[in-house]
Amino acid sequence: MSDPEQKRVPLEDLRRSCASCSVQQLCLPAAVDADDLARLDVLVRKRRPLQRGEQLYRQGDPLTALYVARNGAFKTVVHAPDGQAQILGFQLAGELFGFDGFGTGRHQCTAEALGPAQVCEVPLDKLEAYALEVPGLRRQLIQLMGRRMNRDQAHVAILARRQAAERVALFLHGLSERYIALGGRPDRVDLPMSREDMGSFLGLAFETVSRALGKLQDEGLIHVDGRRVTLLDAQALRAMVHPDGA
Amino acid sequence: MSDPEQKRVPLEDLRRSCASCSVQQLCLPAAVDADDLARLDVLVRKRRPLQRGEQLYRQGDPLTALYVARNGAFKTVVHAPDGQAQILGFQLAGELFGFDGFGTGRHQCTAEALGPAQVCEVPLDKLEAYALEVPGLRRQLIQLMGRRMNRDQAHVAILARRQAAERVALFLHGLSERYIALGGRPDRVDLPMSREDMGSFLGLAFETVSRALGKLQDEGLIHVDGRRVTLLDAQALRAMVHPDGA
DNA sequence: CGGTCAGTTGACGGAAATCAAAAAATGTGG
DNA sequence: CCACATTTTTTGATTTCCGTCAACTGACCG
Repeated sequence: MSDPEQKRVPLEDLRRSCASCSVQQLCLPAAVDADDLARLDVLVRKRRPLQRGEQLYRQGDPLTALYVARNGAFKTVVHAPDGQAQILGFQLAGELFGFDGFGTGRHQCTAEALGPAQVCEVPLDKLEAYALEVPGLRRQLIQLMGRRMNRDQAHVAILARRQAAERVALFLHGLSERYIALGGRPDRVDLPMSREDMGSFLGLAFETVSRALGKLQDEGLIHVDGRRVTLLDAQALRAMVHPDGA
Repeated sequence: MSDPEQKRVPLEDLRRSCASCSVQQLCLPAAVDADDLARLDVLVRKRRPLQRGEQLYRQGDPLTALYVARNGAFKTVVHAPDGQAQILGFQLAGELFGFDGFGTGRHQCTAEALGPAQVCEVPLDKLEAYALEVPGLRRQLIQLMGRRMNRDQAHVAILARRQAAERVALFLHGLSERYIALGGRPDRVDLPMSREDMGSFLGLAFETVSRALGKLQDEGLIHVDGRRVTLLDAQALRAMVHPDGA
């Protein structure tokens, strides 16, 4: 896992880590040719590891970079003035995030590590400079934001459901698809967040989340073992998500 | 700013209409200097009027343009395979929309006129060509998408509320702010959509929307007259939205 | 071995969905 | 302009589901 001969040249490490990063196709260089890709590493800065509960950026912070979850997962939270928090999203290992704040220049939410984590950081000023050389980069950024918007829309579609079990099923289904896209097993969903976090995301009390998971298990759709969920009947789960079978 | 000698060149009409369009600051040219602004009109194409219920684009259609509601309002809807529809947003007169579909190249939802309406259309291919001349345009587009994402996040924050009256209050508050931004009266909120549409957007049964409006009226916060709502106590409404008074 | 935290399960009350019907608004054709 | 049909909105009665309160279990950690 290391280049023993190199005398601690950070650039080398970065390049290697970026090449092995599962995000590479999701990440910026998707529309950039291989030659450009080779130069992209210089943009990325490895960041110190984060502990569970540590915040990567806070609501109100100026937007200075985008982030890729390298290991571990994150949640993005909006804190209302009265102290109550609303979770807007979860970022899995391999996903790019930090787009909130492009509207105002300041982050609209706080990003917090759900467990031990590492992030790669893409400073925006370097990205900006790089965009002058690589015309396709901004277009690629727009596409990535478009995907992120679609995910937010899916979140809305979940929250508008009235049955708790439906919301949970939709949530698991969405997580499963993301894990698959990141190279995971199609039937395995590991939940990096607590029941309480799920509840906040889904607009449910955490007890209701627990009960809904139990109900889905009783129906034979999933198997629940703490934060390890197995999809037993992805077909039926999908049917629950898309009742018409499309 | 104009070429008066040109004989009925549609360009003239377009320029005039674009100059009077209330979107101009929201719209693309915000980060573009005045000189560039003058050339922007050529991008915009006036579209035929739409009738109530008529669809501007449909889920699955290739993304070919962005739109500005000129008169009237629109709703964007996701149709689930089982036929049940979820409203993702409302577009008021003067607002730019159509960003869904930047992720996949196809619209993720259907845009439908809530009443008689007119739209200006910004073809993407022209926008693309224009972006080569005006470097700031893509950045501006990113910023606009960022704002749109923030609005979606506000939608999530609404849906996560558990009291129906709170959701409705937040909805009215948000609409009011948008009307103010577009130059409307601060205390007047005209609802271009039915109770059923509101219900879909808010994740509530339409009867519940009706009752919640009645409750807010009984509490003296608003006055309801069909689709014409007057904010009687914007202070209290704001307090309901931001319980801590921030 | 206590102590905290995360998760499950049970009981209960309340808020919203649902079912139902009336009233108001809107549109249509004569 | 009116009469009629249709849609929209309101209001009422009932039921269902979820939030809340509470007790309990198990895991992790000092």
